[in-house]
Amino acid sequence: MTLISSLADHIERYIKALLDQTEQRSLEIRRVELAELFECVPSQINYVLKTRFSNERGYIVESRRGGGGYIRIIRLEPRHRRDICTWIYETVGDSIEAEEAEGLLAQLLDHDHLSRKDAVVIRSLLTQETQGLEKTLANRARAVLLRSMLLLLLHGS
Amino acid sequence: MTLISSLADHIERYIKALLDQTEQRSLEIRRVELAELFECVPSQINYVLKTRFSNERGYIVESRRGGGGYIRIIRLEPRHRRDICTWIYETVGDSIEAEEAEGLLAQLLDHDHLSRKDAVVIRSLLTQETQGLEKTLANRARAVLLRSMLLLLLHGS
DNA sequence: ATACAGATGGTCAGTAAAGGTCAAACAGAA
DNA sequence: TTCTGTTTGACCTTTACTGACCATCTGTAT
Repeated sequence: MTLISSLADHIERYIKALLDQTEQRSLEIRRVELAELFECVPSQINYVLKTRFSNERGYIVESRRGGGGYIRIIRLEPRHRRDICTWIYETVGDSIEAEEAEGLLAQLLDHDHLSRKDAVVIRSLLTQETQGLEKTLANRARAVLLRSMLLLLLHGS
Repeated sequence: MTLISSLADHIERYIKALLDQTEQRSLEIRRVELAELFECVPSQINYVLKTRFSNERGYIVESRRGGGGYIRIIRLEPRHRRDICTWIYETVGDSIEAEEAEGLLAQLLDHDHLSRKDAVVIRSLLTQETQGLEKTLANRARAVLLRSMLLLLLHGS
């Protein structure tokens, strides 16, 4: 992973480690406590949740305010191997934004359906082949490419 | 080419030395730091990356802006594999006919750079994604797809 | 019930900290 | 000269982080 890390990266890793460690599907935290642990303002936690634990990336975040408030982070269940192709077709569709594509890759990575190396190559090729294209066109090209590359890899093993 | 090595050459050698030295296949740098080290403007680093660490040469460069930003340089494959990648870039080009593509696949199969199964999937995807397109367009789409899929397989584990 | 207080978390806009782009100037070789 | 590759700097985009202010929940006193 990254050697150079921002605070947000550290918090992200910490939360993911907790999720892995507890073998639970979900995890509850108190915003202030996490903020104190990392010596930052509480809103930093929201930033991390928003950017790293989005729905796109396969997480659901629930929370409650007031006394006894909490933030619950839920990692969505990985798809079964068999269903993944269908899911990819649905998610990618005819057109996909760069951010959505990244979310999809992140999710596949999270659940070990994709190697880090393959993800890196896919990202690079997507960027390379869509740069300079007009947005609508880029989104279509990205969809075709992403779909093909993922299906190719999944059919392989 | 200048007799005396240009600054860009020095930076290139420095980065390659770091890659060799660390035995890693990737390396992270901070653009400003490298620029300070070589006493040049930061954009000089971009120039070096663009001209010396391109995809065609077997490297992938990822980066992130903002606080805690970085540039990651990944060396994908040893020399001979990189040569194959270069050859693929040249052979496929911007546009490729179906028969040419088939010839390329056959050659890669012959030399065991491609499994039979992968070839089957690639053929299927190429057909599926280009059918119905006007010929010129189909040839372009085929080129982009073929290139991406082959490079992905060759770079992957 | 109502009202208030304390305890949480949420939002948003502003600032800072990276890296990216592009075109013009420059330098060497043919 | 002319062509190609190098170097620079002004300006742009993205990401991270903070803090002031807002919304919501619980509990308790009236």
